[in-house]
Amino acid sequence: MPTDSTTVHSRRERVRAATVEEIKQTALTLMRESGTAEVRFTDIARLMGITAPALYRYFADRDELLTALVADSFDSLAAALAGAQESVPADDLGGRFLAICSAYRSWALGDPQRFALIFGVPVPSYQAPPDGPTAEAGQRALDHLAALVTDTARLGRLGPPLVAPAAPAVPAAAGTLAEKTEHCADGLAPEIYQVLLLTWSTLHGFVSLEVYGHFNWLDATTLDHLFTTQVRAAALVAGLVQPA
Amino acid sequence: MPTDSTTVHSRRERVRAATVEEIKQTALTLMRESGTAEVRFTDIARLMGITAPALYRYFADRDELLTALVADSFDSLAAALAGAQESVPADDLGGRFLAICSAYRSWALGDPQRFALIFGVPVPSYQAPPDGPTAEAGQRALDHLAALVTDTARLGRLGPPLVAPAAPAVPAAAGTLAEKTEHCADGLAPEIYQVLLLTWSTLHGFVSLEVYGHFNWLDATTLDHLFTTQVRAAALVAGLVQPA
DNA sequence: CATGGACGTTACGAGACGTAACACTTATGA
DNA sequence: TCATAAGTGTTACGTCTCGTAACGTCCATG
Repeated sequence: MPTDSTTVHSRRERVRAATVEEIKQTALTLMRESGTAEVRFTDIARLMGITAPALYRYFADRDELLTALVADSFDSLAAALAGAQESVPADDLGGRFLAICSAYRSWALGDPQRFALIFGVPVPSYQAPPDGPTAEAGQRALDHLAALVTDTARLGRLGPPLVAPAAPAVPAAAGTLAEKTEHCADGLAPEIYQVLLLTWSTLHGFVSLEVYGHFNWLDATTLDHLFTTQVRAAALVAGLVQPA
Repeated sequence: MPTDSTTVHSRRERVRAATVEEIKQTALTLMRESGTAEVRFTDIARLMGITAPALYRYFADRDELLTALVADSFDSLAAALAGAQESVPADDLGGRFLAICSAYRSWALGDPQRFALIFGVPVPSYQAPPDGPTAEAGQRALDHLAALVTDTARLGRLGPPLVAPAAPAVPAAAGTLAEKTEHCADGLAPEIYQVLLLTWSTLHGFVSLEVYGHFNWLDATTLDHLFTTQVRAAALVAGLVQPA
């Protein structure tokens, strides 16, 4: 007999949650095997040993399931980035940066379909809810990088970016960045936020091309070195590390 | 009465080519309206005033149509990059670089669905032919950037990259790059080819995130400035321009 | 004018989504 | 203890799309 309805779940709720989890895991399995589009209710049900209409007791339609998968993927990415940082001393900023970038890459390469689910074109006729959990979860994944940049600035080790900040003569732009800043944990300065974005896009560019196979003609060793170079370049441009 | 079967096409062939073109254009229209996945033979046929099975006289199946669209998109991107360069003096290397990058971005923003078609996860259950025209067309689009880097090196204006080339101690990696080099027009040195790839991925990262809406919370002016900054940073890192 | 090929049509089967109606299980409460 | 209600799963069904098959129709060629 459950006593607390908020923290303790009834048996029914636990079973239901387990079923939801099984559905999502089965969908992920199918996605990894056959691509993002091959998430068929029919197949999920068959793998689970039930019939397709039963799934509609848990997800209103295909979009709702995909939305859940996207949200979970953001969580997974955020967890991967967080875990990578924990294995590096907090004051080793260069190491933390490399760890974050490597974790981003490893996560993407280890689960390309989920990467595509998050950062690619959504999926056949799937439109992500504009203000749903998706957008917020994306911010969360990015916040790890933001935290690193903030720490670097706090420790006084953030050098001037090699390229002058954009839009110095246009206060409106800075204002816009400042708005976003408030949403961020500790009120990053616009310049720092810009550094963060450019770093992210540099990192993302390499990983994205690699994941989608546009570097397939290079061998793994070469790719590793190229990635390291790209990360070092990004850190240098951002002022996260000092030129040698 | 057609005389030359290689250059002159019969009336039938011309009509057929026009129909093929109309099918592709209609598919693109649908794709731009409703997303990459909404390319239904039924809808294409309805818009064209014919019935769906008629389309199978021109494309064996959905994949074949999509492959054609991908190939055309690469052509379009390559043409956009080529056109951008023509409007800039050949010896204005910085200008050419900015022009290429801007064209890349403009092309992507002007037709996000085609960008996704090329660089995203292919499409519902669509697997690009491994050695089909797709891969080669991708190289062609990239060759414009390669030509620029080559020209810069020829004119002796390619400074040393700000970040040491990757894998200096691993000849195998350089060998791999050298292999690819032979495929390229003029035998780029491995270092130069690396610069090209890193530049491309930096450019692609920003554009990709922007196209897929991950920068939606920034206004257009801010984005323009950020893009310029990103491009300048890439050029600097690559050694395409000298530090001030 | 007869023939063959290209083009388009209707008819059809397979498969996936999503709904409706029904049956079984489980928790709750008089 | 037993009746009721909610939750879960099933079968049956309608709709849509893909892709094939079989059948006309038009036009170019001899």
